Amino acid sequence: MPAEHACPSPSTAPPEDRPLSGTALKILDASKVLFLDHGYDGVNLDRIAAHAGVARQTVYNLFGSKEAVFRATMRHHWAAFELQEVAAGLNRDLARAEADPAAFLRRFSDTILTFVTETDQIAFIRLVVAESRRLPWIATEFYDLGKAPLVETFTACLRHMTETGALRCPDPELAAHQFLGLIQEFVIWPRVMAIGPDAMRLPPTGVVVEEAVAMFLSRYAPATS
Amino acid sequence: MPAEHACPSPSTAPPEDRPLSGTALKILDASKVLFLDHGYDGVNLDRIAAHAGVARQTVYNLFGSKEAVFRATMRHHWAAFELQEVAAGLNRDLARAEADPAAFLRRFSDTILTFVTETDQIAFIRLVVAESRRLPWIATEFYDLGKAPLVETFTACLRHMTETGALRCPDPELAAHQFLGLIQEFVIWPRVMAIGPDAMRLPPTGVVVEEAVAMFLSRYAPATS
DNA sequence: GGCCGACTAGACTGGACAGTGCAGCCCAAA
DNA sequence: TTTGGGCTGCACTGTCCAGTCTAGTCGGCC
Repeated sequence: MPAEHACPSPSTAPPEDRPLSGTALKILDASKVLFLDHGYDGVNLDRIAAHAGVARQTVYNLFGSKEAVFRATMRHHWAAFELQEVAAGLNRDLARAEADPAAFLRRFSDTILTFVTETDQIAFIRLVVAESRRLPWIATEFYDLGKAPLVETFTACLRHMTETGALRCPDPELAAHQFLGLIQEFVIWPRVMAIGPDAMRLPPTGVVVEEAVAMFLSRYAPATS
Repeated sequence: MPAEHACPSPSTAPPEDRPLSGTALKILDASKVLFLDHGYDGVNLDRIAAHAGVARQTVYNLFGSKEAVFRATMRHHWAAFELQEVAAGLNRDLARAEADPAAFLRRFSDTILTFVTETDQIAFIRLVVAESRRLPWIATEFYDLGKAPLVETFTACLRHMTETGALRCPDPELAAHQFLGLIQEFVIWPRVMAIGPDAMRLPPTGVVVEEAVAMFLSRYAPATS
């Protein structure tokens, strides 16, 4: 780490947004797999280069340092999120949601559940937790690019449903986090902690979602029902 | 790691349960602080020895390897939990709880909240997440010695309150996890992820607990109230 | 005094790994 | 055909660190 304290690094600045050559993409794909599987310290640039089918020197030519590769890998991953699409999907559901909040909550659960599994979120969360002390920007970016938009969209939906009378949430943001907590306690954190589902016999996901919806609505469904 | 695959290491076996000399305790205290602050890879035995005011060779004499020091540190930490005391406290509350489930839930929340802050659980969870891939025993032990007893005691309380009619939980274990999820989403995970409370403006803990209690009871309070 | 066990101090080995330098190769464009 | 850029392969440096070895100190105990 030559320039550790040389550059202030504004923590959210996008210093490198070149188009990314094909070779660079090969490297990022390889490093994503390896970093997710083994963590930052568990991977060296020899392995990344070999896995990408590229000379190690090329990695240095394109990225300059191991940390830069790691950073680029994270950005590249997050850039592929297409959270707008998720948000659009949620908003599209909103019309029907006013008639049936339970169905909306179920659909939202499905959305985040597939998002989590399809984008390796478990491994990414593990990486964020493991490296956030050394590389503080990683936690900030993860939150800003990953979780915050999801929570905000969901909050907006809850607020809208409250305004139309389908729900009664005095504090939609708190309610959003509560609902997420009801799901994640069963689905995310045991996996992040690598506690086998065998150790803590968990109910199937369908039950978790149904129970979360039931609890949420028993608190926030409008009184007149 | 000389004997990596030599010994099957039954993953929960307690290989070393000597009384622990004063020097060993000094080393464990030092290594606990350092491992919590910097992670496994972020600490070398020179630092541990220096911090303990002891020669590096002494560390090897007493523990044999870095991983053994780490393991002993974890065990020593977990052995100090005195979870029985917590459980006893909960059970003592149970008599009053039948009259006032809300008060019981508040007291339970306080218990786990002080437990979490007083025993550095945040840093420990981070360590577990970071190292659980390399050292799988760490997750198992953390769960068996830390979380499982708490969940079981809480579950037993909920079941008992259901039997006496103070509550109506068809599945007390699921309900216990739900309540924990409602609290931890706000109090534990943001800190584990090192997302500053500034980034995701969180409600104060008191509000979190009150809202969790309210939601829990609106779902599980007996119908006749 | 002599023995012993706990601890110390420091040198040393061996391996892993980030990062650099450089000569050369391939290929496309001029 | 020449030139230049992207890539390769390899050798090399410097550093960090786990783990070992050894000679020596200190205090208690017989």
